[in-house]
Amino acid sequence: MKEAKSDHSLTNIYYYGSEKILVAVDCIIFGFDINEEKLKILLFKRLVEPFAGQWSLVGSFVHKDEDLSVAAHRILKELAGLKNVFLEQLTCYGKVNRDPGSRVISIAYYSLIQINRKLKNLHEAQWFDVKDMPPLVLDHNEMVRDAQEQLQQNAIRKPVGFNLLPEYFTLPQLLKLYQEIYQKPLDDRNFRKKILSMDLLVKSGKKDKSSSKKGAFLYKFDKGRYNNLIKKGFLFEL
Amino acid sequence: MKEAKSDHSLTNIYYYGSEKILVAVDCIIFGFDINEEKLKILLFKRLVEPFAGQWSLVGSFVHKDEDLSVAAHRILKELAGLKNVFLEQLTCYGKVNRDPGSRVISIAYYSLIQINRKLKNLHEAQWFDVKDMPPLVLDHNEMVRDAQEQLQQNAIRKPVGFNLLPEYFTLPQLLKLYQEIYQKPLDDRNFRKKILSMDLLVKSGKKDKSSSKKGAFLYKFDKGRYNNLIKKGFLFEL
DNA sequence: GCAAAAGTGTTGTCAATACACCCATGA
DNA sequence: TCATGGGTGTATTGACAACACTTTTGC
Repeated sequence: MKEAKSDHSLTNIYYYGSEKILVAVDCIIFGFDINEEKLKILLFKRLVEPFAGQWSLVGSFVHKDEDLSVAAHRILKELAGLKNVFLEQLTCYGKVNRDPGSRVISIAYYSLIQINRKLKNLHEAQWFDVKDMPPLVLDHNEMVRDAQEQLQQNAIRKPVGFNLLPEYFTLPQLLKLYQEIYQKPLDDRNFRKKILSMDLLVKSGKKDKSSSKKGAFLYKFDKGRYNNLIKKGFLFEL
Repeated sequence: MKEAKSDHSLTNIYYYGSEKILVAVDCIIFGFDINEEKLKILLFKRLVEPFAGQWSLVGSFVHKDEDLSVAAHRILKELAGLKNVFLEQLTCYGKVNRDPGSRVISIAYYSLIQINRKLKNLHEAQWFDVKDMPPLVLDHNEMVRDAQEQLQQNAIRKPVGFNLLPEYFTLPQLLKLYQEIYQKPLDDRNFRKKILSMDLLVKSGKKDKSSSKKGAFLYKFDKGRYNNLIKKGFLFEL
């Protein structure tokens, strides 16, 4: 029991006498496919029994000497080759029998990435449309539902959506992204008015002509300006 | 290792070979003091080292054969004598060194109760104004801050506030509660208009004269009506 | 009769919605 | 020249905020 770091030896019976549990972190990875205009989730083939070979979120057990958030970042890096990604805790799932393999409590994190980032291990991973998900192992379908809900709630009040787009993006792309997140159509004129009035987007002179002959201007989210506005009491809302 | 319930013995190395961690649940207990018109939190004297005797949230380790939410309810029942309370998961706290006694990850829950409910063990527990909290052990102050924030967010969209009031309450009491939750003054005429227009409160003929000579009408939250409205797409918002 | 809290309506302002046409360009 | 997606402005509506006086009753 080498994790005994405290010198309160008498009452450490309190800690020693208690039952330890396997703790896992599972990650819901969202991506936005600009071409297909679809919000997607990255799923992996589970490697271990029970349910080996079935679709699953990516996850791992938390090490004894590892922060929870560090574990989440490690999973994304080691298993998907992702560094420096947006990552936020969702919820902890703790039913006794949620994993038939053993008692495991799992903390779900969700991350937002640009879908065209290079991923490693892609032979065992695949993007799925959020509206067309296969059955997943354990309670992972529930986690995905909860993550989608949280993403919707979050996108209203925080500029998290930009994590799903490349640095430069067009307003039609941004509109389509938000329509996918909210799963409902939005009026394009009102959407433009609102987002531009916030003064958070910097217009580059360049156009993206990949999806029209006229081409659409490329914009960039100005994070510095956002942080300044926040300090002054500004409230983002979309 | 008697928790081996699976028959996938080969790959259970995956589970057996991994490191187990102590898992705790800590509860933030909110109450509303109608007389003082203050939102309060119930704190306890910590019984074990390190930090024995200091103010703390109430908590306990999760047993191997116990759902997370069951553990939270057990804590409230065994340590505070509370049954059938509103309880919701907050967040999981998982820094390696958050507890000097051992590596412990803790899932925080918050609960809303009527402050005049009888509590057991009150010799070691005490209500504190949320605006005047003592230093707490470990990261419990952080938990309380997060819980307050979540309560605010939650109270906007869900009728959770009623859990803090007795079955029958007056509109001035409800107003004062919301002012405490949001920590800002609200216009009483607009507040009445809004809450009454939702058609969720049932007016009893009776008055509460404890705080004025004229007396204020007692109302009751109609949960059945609320559930019906929700099914029809109604959105609560205060 | 007065102090103290409960209850009640109207108006102005701003933000969200709904809606239809012209523009630029490549093929 | 035409088909395609990009870009723009206005009128209406509804929600929220601001605001002051009357009522009831115990003392």
